[in-house]
Formats: sequence, C-alpha cells, structure tokens
Amino acid sequence: MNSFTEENYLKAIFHLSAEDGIVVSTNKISETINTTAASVTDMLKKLAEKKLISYIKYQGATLTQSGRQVAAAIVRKHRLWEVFLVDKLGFKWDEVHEIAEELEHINSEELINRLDHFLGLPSNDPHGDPIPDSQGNINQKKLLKVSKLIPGQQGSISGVSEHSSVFLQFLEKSGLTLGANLTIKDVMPFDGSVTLLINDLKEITISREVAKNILVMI
Amino acid sequence: MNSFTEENYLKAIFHLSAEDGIVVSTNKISETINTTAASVTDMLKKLAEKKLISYIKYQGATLTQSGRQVAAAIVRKHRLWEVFLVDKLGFKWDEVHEIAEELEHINSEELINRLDHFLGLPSNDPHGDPIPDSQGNINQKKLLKVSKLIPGQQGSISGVSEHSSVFLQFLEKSGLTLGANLTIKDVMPFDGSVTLLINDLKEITISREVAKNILVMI
DNA sequence: TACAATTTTTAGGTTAGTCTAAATTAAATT
DNA sequence: AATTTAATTTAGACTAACCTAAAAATTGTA
Ligand SMILES: [Mn+2]
Ligand SMILES: [Mn+2]
Ligand SMILES: [Mn+2]
Ligand SMILES: [Mn+2]
Repeated sequence: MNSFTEENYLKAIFHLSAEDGIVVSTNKISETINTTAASVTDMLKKLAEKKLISYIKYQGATLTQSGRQVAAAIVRKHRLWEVFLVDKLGFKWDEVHEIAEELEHINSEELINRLDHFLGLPSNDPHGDPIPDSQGNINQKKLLKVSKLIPGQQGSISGVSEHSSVFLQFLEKSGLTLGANLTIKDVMPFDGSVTLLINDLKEITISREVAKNILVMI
Repeated sequence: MNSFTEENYLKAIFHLSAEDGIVVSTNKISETINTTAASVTDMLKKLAEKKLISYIKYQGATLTQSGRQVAAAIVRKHRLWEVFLVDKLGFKWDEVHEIAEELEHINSEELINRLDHFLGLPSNDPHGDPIPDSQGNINQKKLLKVSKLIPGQQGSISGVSEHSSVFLQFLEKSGLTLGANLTIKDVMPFDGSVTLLINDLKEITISREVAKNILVMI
C-alpha cells in the first residue's frame, strides 16, 4: 500500500499533468503540495522506485499506468465524498473540500463502491468535476471558460477551475451556481470584464479573472 | 492537534481502563496496540507531557479529564461511522470495524454532528455499544454476561464483548443478534455450556466461552 | 557561445514512531 | 529476607518525511 503522503504526491502529479500537459516539474509539485523542492526530489525517487511514476533527473515526472490508476482512485474517492457531504449531510459546496482531503485516503474498495451506489452513481461532484469510474476512466465533457465567449453566446455553468471557499461563496451569492444558464451581453475591451444574463433574469458584471474560472457547456 | 498514533494510544487506554479499572499498564497497551513495551513507554511520556494522561514510571497510566474527552470523541466517531456503514451502506455488523478504525480519525466537529443527525441521533452502534454524546458522556446500561445467568432467567441481547468477525458471523448464523430474547434452559455443570431458547422459538447450546461474550439486559 | 539566473539535486540534519537488547525496578516465590 | 521472575524503562538504531544550505545542471540572455 501507499502512504497518505505518497497518495498526495500522486494526486498532485495527476492534477498538474491534466492541466499543464504531461511532464510535471519538481517545483510545480512543491508549490501545490507545500513542501520544498528538495523534499519533492526525495519522493520522486521513491515513487519511481515503486514504478508509480517515470522520472528523469532534472526533467520531471509523469505517472505510469499504475500511478495514474492510483491517483484516479483517490480523486474518485475525493469527489464521491464531496457528493456525500453536500447531498446527504447538507454541507455547502464551499465547505467540503478540506474534509474530502481527509476522507479520500480511507482505504476500502467495498466502501467506496457502496457509497457510489448510495449516492446514485453520480457522474459529477458538487463543483462539476467528473467522477472517475472504478477503473479510473474519466468522462470529461469539453468545457469553455466564460472569458472565451463573445456577446450573444449562451452556455450553462458546468464547472469551476478555482475551488477556494471565497470564490465559491461569491458565485453562490451572485447566483452563478452549477446549471445556471448564461447569456453573454457585453465584454468590456478595457479590462475584459463580462456582463451577462443569468437564467434570462438577472444581469451581472464580473471581472475577467472571475470569468476565467467559470466553465460552461455550450 | 493529536496525531493518529496518539489518538490510538488514548483510545486504547480508554478501553482498557473501562474494562480493567483505572490504572493501565504498559504491557496491556502494547498488547492491544500491537507494539513493543519500549515504544509504549516513549509514547506515555509524550502523552503525559501533553497532559492527556497522568503517568507514573513503573506504575502505569490513567487518562486526565482532557485525555478522556479526546478518547471519547474518537470512540463517538468510530461508533457513529459504524452505524452509517450498517444502516446506510448495508454492511453487515461484522464488516465495519476495520473501516471505522480509519474513519474515526477524520477531523471535523461539523461533519460528525451532521452525521449524527443524518443517522437519527442513534444511542448505540451496531454491536450494542453506547455512543458517547458530543460532550463525551456515555450512557451505559448495566449489562450481564449470559454466562452469569441461571436456568429460567430471561434477557435480551444488548451487546457483545468480543468484536471479531468470526465471532459476530457465528452469532448471526445462530440467530443470536441484537435484540433477540433469550431464555436460559440449562447450564451444564461440566464445562459451563449453556442451552437457551431464542425468541421462544429455537433452542441452541453454546459454549461457556461464547456465553461470556454475549451481554443481555434483564 | 559565454555568463547569469533559475531549477533541481545532493549532503547533512531533525522529528515521530518504531524496534532490539540491556539495564533497572517491582512482584512473586522460596 | 533473599532470590528468582516478570514488567518496565533506557540506550542506541532505523525509516519516512521533512528541512536548509550548498553544489550541479539546465535554461535564458547578452
Ligand atoms: Mn475538492
Ligand atoms: Mn470538487
Ligand atoms: Mn468497532
Ligand atoms: Mn462497534
């Protein structure tokens, strides 16, 4: 088995390689996991030893088949637990991430499969992120940043790329919740702020920075 | 905060002092936690430093007020999660202990109180053990071992003092489940085995060893 | 291409939790 | 009370995960 720490490294590499391409640098990992680069180097050697990553000195790391599977399993658990916390225990979507960071390390196949059924085999977590299946496959729909849209375009909010509590609370307060329908009214050339209509009801203007972190399906 | 390891030591001392009186010996702890006595000594010093136990060299340890509260909180979490696993996810009572050993360390007051409500504020876990309240108070009813009963006496199964999977499966198979009504028919003088009637229906004979580990309320 | 800046690795240490073997203390037995 | 046995502690070491500071490699730039 892998330790909590090893699992967290694998998860970090998983998320970083999804975002940034394939090879993940020591420094990027050290930032996301909040350790020093020296510590990361130590761990990369160890994970390579265990054949969970391939690692070339001074180049970076990529997950192997088996490393990716381990990482996907952790992400699956994280997201299923988030669904549980929101759907069953009534937490808000901005309150569940930290708790899920702990729950994702609970080690029982049986548990997670029963939980999956108990929750009704959900395909997405409370933030719109797709839940990997038990084989680790992810079915990700193509999503667009609101900042990429032009006036007249429509879309429904299907995800966010920023998960901080303040950001999620802001969205909640503004009515920018998962599933909301957006129509782009105007994009200000000066700073890129976007004026849009939510569910054909409420007009709101958001900064480019906010627009970049809201993902819609067209 | 306390580490997983510290929590496990506190829990062990908690359970041992409930069973065996007050002062808990180094060796008893090392047995229940599966470490060497030397390791236990180290940890006892550390827990005493943190004022979670009082510890006298060569004498043994007892929980302080604050140590007992920490331990009770862990037991509360363990038992609530066991209820969740059985009532909501459909696990059998002999399958949940190991998973609860992991879940009991998840650190969120909010989570555990919401879980408590979600489960309907249960007062006992699937094995009949009482669930401490959020202040750490336990409301334990007086229970008797079946081995202490004499022919003619009646009682309902309200707990077990052995939690191994094999034992629980045996009970299940024999119809000796929580809530079953027992009438003592006969106690064999030779080896102490007990013949009893379950729910006025089925007669069964169990060894003295089994009888010692079934607890009834009269 | 040569030098500077940045990134990454190595070297050497620390802490928590564990272990074995030896020493010490307490308990039991003669 | 003396001695043997059992329980407990101490001493010394190990591993995982981390750190800082220094060295090495890579990358960017003049
Ligand atoms: Mn999350
Ligand atoms: Mn999420
Ligand atoms: Mn249990
Ligand atoms: Mn139990």
